[in-house]
Amino acid sequence: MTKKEIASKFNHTEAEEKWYKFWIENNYFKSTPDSREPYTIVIPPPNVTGVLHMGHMLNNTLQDILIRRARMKGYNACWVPGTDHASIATEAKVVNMLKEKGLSKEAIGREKFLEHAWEWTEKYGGTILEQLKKIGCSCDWDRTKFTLDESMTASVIKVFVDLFEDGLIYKDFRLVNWDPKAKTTLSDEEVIYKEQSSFLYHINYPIKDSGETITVATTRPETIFGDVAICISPNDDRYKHLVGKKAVVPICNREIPIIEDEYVDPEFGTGCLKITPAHDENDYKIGLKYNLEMLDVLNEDATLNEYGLHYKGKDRFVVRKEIAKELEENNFLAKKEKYTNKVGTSERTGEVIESRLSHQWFLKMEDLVKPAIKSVLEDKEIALIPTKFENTYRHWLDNIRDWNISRQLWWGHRIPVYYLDKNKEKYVVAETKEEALEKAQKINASLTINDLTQEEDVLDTWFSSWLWPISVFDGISNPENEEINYYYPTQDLVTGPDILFFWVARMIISGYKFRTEKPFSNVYLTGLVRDNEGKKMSKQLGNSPDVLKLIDTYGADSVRVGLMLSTNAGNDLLFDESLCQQGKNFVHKIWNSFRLIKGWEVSDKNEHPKAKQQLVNWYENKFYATLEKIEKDFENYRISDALMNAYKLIWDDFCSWFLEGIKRTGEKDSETHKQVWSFFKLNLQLLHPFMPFLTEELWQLIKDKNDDNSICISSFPKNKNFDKKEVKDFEYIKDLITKLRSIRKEKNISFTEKIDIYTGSKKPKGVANFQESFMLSASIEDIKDKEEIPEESNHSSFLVGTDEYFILTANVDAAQEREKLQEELSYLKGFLLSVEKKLSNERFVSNAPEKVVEIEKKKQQDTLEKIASIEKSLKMLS
RNA sequence: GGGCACUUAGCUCAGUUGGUUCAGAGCACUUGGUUUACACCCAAGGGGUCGGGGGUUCGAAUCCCUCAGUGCCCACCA
Repeated sequence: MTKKEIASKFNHTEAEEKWYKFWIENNYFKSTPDSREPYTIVIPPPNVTGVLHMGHMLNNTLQDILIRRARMKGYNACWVPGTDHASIATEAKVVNMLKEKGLSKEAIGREKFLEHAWEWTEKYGGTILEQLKKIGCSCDWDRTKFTLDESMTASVIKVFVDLFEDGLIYKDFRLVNWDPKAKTTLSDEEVIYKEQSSFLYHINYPIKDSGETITVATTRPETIFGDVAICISPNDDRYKHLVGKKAVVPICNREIPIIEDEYVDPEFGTGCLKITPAHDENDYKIGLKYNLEMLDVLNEDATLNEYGLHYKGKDRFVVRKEIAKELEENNFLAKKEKYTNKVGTSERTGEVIESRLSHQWFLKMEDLVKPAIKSVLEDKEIALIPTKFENTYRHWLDNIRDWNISRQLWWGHRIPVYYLDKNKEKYVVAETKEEALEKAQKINASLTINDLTQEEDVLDTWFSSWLWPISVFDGISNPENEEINYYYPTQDLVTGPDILFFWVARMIISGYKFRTEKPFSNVYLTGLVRDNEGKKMSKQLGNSPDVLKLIDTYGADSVRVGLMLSTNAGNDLLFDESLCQQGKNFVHKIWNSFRLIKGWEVSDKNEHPKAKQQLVNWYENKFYATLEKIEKDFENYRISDALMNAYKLIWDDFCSWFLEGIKRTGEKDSETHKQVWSFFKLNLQLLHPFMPFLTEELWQLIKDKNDDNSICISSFPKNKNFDKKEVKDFEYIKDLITKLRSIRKEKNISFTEKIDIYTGSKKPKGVANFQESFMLSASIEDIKDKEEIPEESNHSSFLVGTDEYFILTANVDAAQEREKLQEELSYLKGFLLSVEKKLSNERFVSNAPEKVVEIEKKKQQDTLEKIASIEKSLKMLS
């Protein structure tokens, strides 16, 4: 390629399409077990109906960086993609779609409904995976899984049957969280408590055969139809005489007993609690304790049933208002006060949940949870990053309750329970209906397949995703297969802390239960993406930028860089579009550095060979020094720091110091060319995990026949010993050059005008080592002994570390110069004072470690030298 | 109500076991710059009592106490 053909700008749109296709065609992301060490990540499967948002972009970019780096480091890198059927969320969408067509799920029935759902899934299900390709994700797409796939379903069903046979799954009739909109139960984790301003209603209940009334306070007057008792505290003298009497429930005129129980707090409200066991967790417990009747007054859609009398069929919130009015009109309402309380809502539909009595399936957690606690908190087999989440993890597992795994939905894994009778009292659990029949016939030989009816409910979505790291390798149904033995346990899991319980903890539990081994070694928990005002990005708020549009505008690499620059594990990140611009600027910078080098012609002449060699030696050392830092950052999952270190290496060290330095050396021989290009390649390889498209494009432009066909399978730079002193000395040179530029600017001396500088007779080490490149970079004619400064001349001085430098200036403002020196002098004297104070403090000298005292002594020495030097200059000025 | 974090430059954040001239980075900002890599740029520069107060120590951004503010998680108070 000749100079003219190089585009002045990187065309990201073209490159992204071209190179992604190239990677796929060459199967670079494909993984099969071999003799190499595996490095495996399973994707947190996004909802099949999902579209890419900033959260996906964040955690999938992180995964891609980790997997690309591992691949380049020679691991057999395997990133398994897939999607989750998201039972309730997807079902809700399909229901809405049907509604628009004037259909309802009840009207069309289970089978037809599932047909629609599958249709929907096929139509939209691939969207999010296609979007992941746009951001560069290097997944092994041949492995794409869906939690409702046949093999995945088989795993779920087998697990259910096994757990049932272990006695860990049971059916129970109890109070559960009920979502009246989706008409299904929810697990405790799916209930989000939200603060709400409401009213506390004080309602008078007449006492039977007495003129007295007893007043209870409730936020839910519509549930009085379900009242079965009134409860007071045993220590409450106000009501003691009423215990054992009957109260009459207003409106429905039912008589209920007055009982006492420790649970009631006499301080709260009126000190009297109405007991509605079918609609409140605590009332339920009291109901069980005293064997009270459970009156369920609500339908499954939270309208009142026949117990609600004339309110029958009306919604609970409508009734709340109306009944308050009716109570008031009949003088039952003593008081209505404003009150703030927390109300449980459904995570998926947002609907206020009800506590509802129903038959559900539960998984016993008590024993299952034990290895999960031990492995993370005691044995440290699994690291949570950052570690602060260990507390949350511990708390949840310590207080875990049995997991309600059944859902009254259709979209999901249908529970493999087969009832033998109409009353659903007898049942068998089996993987297939045929097996179920065999089992059933052992109970009753006369049964036929038509007598069996399968449980209507499906399983909680998380009951399939908790198997994900195992089931994607078919490790449940086929526990000894090559894949599971090779890839499991996986290495890193990257996800948000919001699903630590839903998913991460349960995967750990299932890992030990079904594989007797952890599912992964490290869990990197990202923060939430917020906007620049600190608000959580969400569809509802409309503050989430369209990721695809961002990619279109800035390029995938730029958005990746922008996002990664501001992410540290566990902390939320405030996303601002200007970060993408920063990413784009970086892309542009790299592209242009390529254009510069490409433009250099090879020459026989070798001007300034020493300067070139110094720069080459330095950059090599600097590169490996930085690489060591970056590797450490990766070890600690400090991806943002790793990127920033690379960013500064490329922009400041490579472009501003190295290339600028080389540029000034004039003609470049072939050896220099070779070295510059080899550095450039190393830079690209270092950057590839962060910026896959740009680096591939450049790799293709510069690679030679010995290089790998794609950068993504080339080697990541390997740590190498480097000369620390060399790196440090050059930092000194940078400092010196910066100060020279500053003083030139101040004195109006052009940067290119060659000048002499004066310093001590013994040149500072840094200068000695980099003399030629320094003189070239700083436009220095000669470095002279300060004794040689002409007597009558004007000059300015400055310090680098403890070394003093002078340059001659045409017409120095002596007064100004003196003032500058004076200022510096007084600072140094003050500093000296504090150092000497320390050193004369006996307690410091005797208590502080020797090393620290030495350092102070050195400081003292250096400062004294500096002061002497400045005082001398001041004398010369006068 | 309980628990866990956090508060450092205009913004977003680093700051390892208290100790090098330790108060840092990136962005933003100010000033100057169009000699062919890049104005998506170059060069230089300004900017912070480390949330307030108290304590421990020879020495505190770092450890302890306290106050204030912010965020998250958990919890059945009608």
